[in-house]
Amino acid sequence: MEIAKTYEPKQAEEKHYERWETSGCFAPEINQNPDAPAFSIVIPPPNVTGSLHMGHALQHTLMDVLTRRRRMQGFRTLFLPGVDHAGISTQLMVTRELLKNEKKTPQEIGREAFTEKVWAWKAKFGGEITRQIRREGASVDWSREKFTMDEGLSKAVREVFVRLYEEGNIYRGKRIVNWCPHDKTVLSDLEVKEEKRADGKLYYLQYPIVGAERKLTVATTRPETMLGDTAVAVSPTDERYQDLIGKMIALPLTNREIPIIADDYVDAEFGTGAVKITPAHDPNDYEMGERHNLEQLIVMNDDATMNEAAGADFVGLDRYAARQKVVEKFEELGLLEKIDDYEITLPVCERCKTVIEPLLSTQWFVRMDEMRDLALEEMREKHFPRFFPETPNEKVYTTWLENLRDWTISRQLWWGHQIPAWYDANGKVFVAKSLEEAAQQAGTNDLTQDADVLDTWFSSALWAFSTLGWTGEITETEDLKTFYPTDVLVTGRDIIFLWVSRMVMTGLKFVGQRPFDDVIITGTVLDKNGQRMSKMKGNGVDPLVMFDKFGVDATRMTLVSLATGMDVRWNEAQVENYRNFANKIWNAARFCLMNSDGATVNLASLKPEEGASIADRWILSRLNKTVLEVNRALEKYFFHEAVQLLYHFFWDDFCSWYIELVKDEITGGYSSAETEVSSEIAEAVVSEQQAAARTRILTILEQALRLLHPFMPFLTEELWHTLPGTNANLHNAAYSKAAKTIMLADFPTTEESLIDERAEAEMQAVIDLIGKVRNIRAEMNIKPSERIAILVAANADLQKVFGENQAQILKLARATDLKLSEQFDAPKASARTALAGGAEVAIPLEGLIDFAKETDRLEKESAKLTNEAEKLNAQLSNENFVARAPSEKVEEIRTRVFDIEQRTKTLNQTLEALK
RNA sequence: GGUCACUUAGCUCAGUUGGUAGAGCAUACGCUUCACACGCGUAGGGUCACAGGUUCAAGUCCUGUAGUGACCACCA
Repeated sequence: MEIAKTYEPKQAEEKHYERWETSGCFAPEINQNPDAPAFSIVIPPPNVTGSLHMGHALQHTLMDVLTRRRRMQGFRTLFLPGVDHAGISTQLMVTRELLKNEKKTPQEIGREAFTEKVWAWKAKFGGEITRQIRREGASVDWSREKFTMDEGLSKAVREVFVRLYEEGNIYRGKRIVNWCPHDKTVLSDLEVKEEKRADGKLYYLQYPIVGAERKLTVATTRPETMLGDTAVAVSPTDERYQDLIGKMIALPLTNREIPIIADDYVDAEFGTGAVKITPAHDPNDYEMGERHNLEQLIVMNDDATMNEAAGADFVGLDRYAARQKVVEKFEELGLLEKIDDYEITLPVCERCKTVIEPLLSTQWFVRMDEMRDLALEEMREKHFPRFFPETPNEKVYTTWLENLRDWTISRQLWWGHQIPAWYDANGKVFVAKSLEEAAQQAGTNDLTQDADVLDTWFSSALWAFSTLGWTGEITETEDLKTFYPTDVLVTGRDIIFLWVSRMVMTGLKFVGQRPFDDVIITGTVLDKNGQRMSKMKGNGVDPLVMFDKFGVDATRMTLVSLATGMDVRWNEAQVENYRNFANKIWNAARFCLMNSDGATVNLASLKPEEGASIADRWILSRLNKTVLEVNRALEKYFFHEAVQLLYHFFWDDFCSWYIELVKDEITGGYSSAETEVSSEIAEAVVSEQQAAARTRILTILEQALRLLHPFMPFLTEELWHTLPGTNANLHNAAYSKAAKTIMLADFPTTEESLIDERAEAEMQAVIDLIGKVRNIRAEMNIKPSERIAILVAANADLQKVFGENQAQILKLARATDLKLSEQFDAPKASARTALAGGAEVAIPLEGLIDFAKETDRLEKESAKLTNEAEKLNAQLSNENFVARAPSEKVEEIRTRVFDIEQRTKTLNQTLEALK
C-alpha cells in the first residue's frame, strides 16, 4: 500500500468530522456499557455574535483532549455545546444593521418587531461560531446543543428569579449604578473597565458661605455635577473648618442653599479638605447622603444630557458642554480658583468604551450573601473547586467572593430574558413565572411586564444544570443524574467572577451540588509582541487562518503545548513545527505501510517473545513508559508535558531509532544494488520472521496513533483507517457495535512489566556508540560515502549488546567492520574516544587522520571530563555532604566519578600515544 | 494603595517532593542515506534578572532590590 508523500490536512478534516457527527460518535448514547462511568464538560457558551479566536481554540482543544481520552477509555462521555444570547453585543449589532439597512431605530419599530429581527439575525448568522467549533474538531454532542434563550433554559431563569425574589434575595431598589449613556443601560461592576487619562483636570470651585464673606473651595473632576450638589462635607477633625460645620452655602448657578456637614469619609489631606456632595451622581456621595438624609437631586438624563433640574441655562446640554459652561460661569463670577492638570482613571463601558456616568436609578438586584456563603463554605470545607493552576486563581476567587456586593441584574435592553415582574395600574409589583400566575396574584389582567431584561450572565450562571434539562419544575432528568456535576470546566481568567463563581453559587443553591469538580484556568494567548490580541488593535491571529495554513491538528498541538497556565506569545514557527511533526507521523506510517505485506495490526505483538531483540524490548519499554507518563500528565492537566512526551517518543524513539534499527529486517534488507527489484518480488518472499517484525512495528504505530488521537484527531483517524487489521474489535468494549473509528479505540494503558530498564540501558549504550562514531566522522570530516572500521574495547556484557546489534551499528555508523574485544591494539592513526562503562572505541583512519586535529579534539573532551570530575570530587571531599546526603546519592556520585576517571584515563593514554 | 505572577541559550518557552540546566526555532558545517529536505547527521550557544539568607547541596525554598505584567480597591 502506498500513500502520498506529504500529509494534506484539508481532506481528512472535511471527511472525518462529518462522519463522526452523523454516526453519533459524539453522543453519549454511543456507549453501550450500562455501567460505564460518566464524564462531562459543558462548553463555555461563546457569544452568538462572536467568531472564533485563539482563546476559544485553546480552551476547546483542551476540553476536547480530555473528552476524547475519556471516551476512548470507555467513559459515557458528554461534551455539551451551546451559545450565549449575549444581550448587549447582539442588540448593538442588530441595531446597527437596522440603521444601515432600514434607516430605523429600534424604538421606531417597537420591541416586538425588534426582537423578531434579532431572532432572524440569529437564524441567519448565529451559526457561524458553531461551524467554527466543528472545524476545530471538537467532539461535542450537537444533538444536545443549547442556546441560553431556549425555552427550557428560559424557564430555569424565571424559576430561579422567582425563588430568589420570594426569599427576599432579589429586590428592586434605587441605587447608584453604572450607567452607560451610549448603550442606555445599567451595567454591573464587572462590565465596567478602567481607562487612564493623562489629560484630566481638577477644578477648584469657590462656594460662598451664607452670611459670611468667606468662601469654601471644593475640588472636583466633574464640575457639571455641582448643579446637583446638596451639601459640602468636611472632615469632623479638620480644624480649618470647625466653625463652618452646620453653616449654609449659597450654591452658585442655582438658587439653592446647601448645608456644610462633617463626615469621616472626607480626607482632610486631599485637595482642599472640602468635598462637594452629589448624592444622585456619585456612589460615595450617595452613601454620605444616606447618612445625613440629604436630598438626591438628579440633574442628568439617560443620555448624559442635563435635565430641567440642572436649571434653564443647562438643560439639554451634553455633560461635557455643561462642564465647560459651568467652568465659564464660575470664572465670570470670579469663583474659579484654579484648574490643575490631573491624571485620572475613568470608568468606561466594557463594550463601547463610553465613560460611565454613576446615576441614581431604580434597578433589580440580587443579594448575594446566602449564595456567597455557600460557595465559601464549600471552599473552606471541601476545597472546591480545585483550580488548575491553584495559585493565584484560588485566592483570586476566594477574595472576590469575600468582598462580594449585590449584583445589578436588570438591563435596559430588549434582547434577553424579560424580567418576570408585572405591575398593576398602581405600580404594585407581582413577580411570577408567567403572566397568568401574576394575574392570579394581582386579581386582575391589567398588568404590564417590567420592560427590562436580565443580565446575560444571569442565564449563564445556570448553564451547568439548565443545559442538562433543569427547569425548576423539572429538577431530575437522565442527563442531570448522569452528567451533573460535570467533571471539569476550562475557561479564561477574566470570567472567574463573571461566570465560574456564579455557577458555583447557583449550582450549590438550586441543585444542591457543585456544578463541576475542577476548574482549569488557561493563560492568555498574546500576539508576538506580548500584547493582548484585540479586534480594535487588529493584532489578532485568526485560528481559521492557522487551520488553513498548517492544519487543524498542528494548530491544536501548538495550543496544547502552550497550555501551562501562563500567558504565552503566539509564535507561528511553533505551528510550523507541529505541521512538520504531523508530516513526520504521516511518513512513518507511510514507511510501515510500504512494508506491510504479510502484516496486520495485532495486539499480541506488543508483548516481546522469548528471546526478543534489545531493540524490540526497548521500544516496547519506551512505549509503555510513554503511555504511563502521558496518562499521568493528563490526570494532572499538564497538557504541555503530554505533548512533549508524545513528540519525543514518536520522533526520537520511534522514528529516529526504532525504524532505523529494524529497517533492514522490515524491508528485507536488500542492498542498493537490488533496489530495482520490484516490490512484487519482495512481497513474495516475506518470511515469517519478517512478517512478525512488520506486524510489530505496525502495531506499535497503531498504539502511538491512539495516544495521539485526542490531540491530533484528523491525522490519526486518516492513518488508522489505512492500517491493515484495524477494525471495531480494537474499540473499547463499550463501543463494540459502532462502526470502525480510532476515536472509539481503547486508549492505551501501561503494561508495567514491559517497562524494561535493562533494555533501555543497553539500547542507550548502542545509541551512545553510534553517536560517538558519528561525532568522530563529522569532526574528522569523513565523507558519508567513506566506509570505516570500528574497534571497540569493552567488557563481556557490553560486547554482547554491541554484538547483537552489529548490523544496525554498521549501518547507522556507515561502517563496514565492527571488531569487539576486551582490549584492543588500535593503530596509531586512529580516532579514539571513551564510552561509558569503561569501554573505548577506535576508528583506524590510515591516511585520513590529522593528528593535530585529533589531539585538539581529545584535549577538548578530556578537559570537559576533568571539569566535571572536579565538581563531583569537590562534593565528595565535603564531609558534610558525605555525612548528610542520602547514601544512594553519594553512591551515585562515586559511580559517576569512577566512570569519568576511567574515561579520562583512556583518553589520556590515547593522547600520549599520539605524541 | 492592596494582592499576585513573571524575569532560564539569539527568539518562543519547559524545568512540581532542592541533587549532572532541556525542547523547538534560529545559527554553523556536512548530506539526493532506498518513509519524510515539512528531511538526515554533527556542532556551537546559558555565572538560570540582581543582592543576601537557609541547606551538605538552590533555576527550584526564604528575604530584599530592579524591571515587566495581571487583577482588585480608591481616585473630591
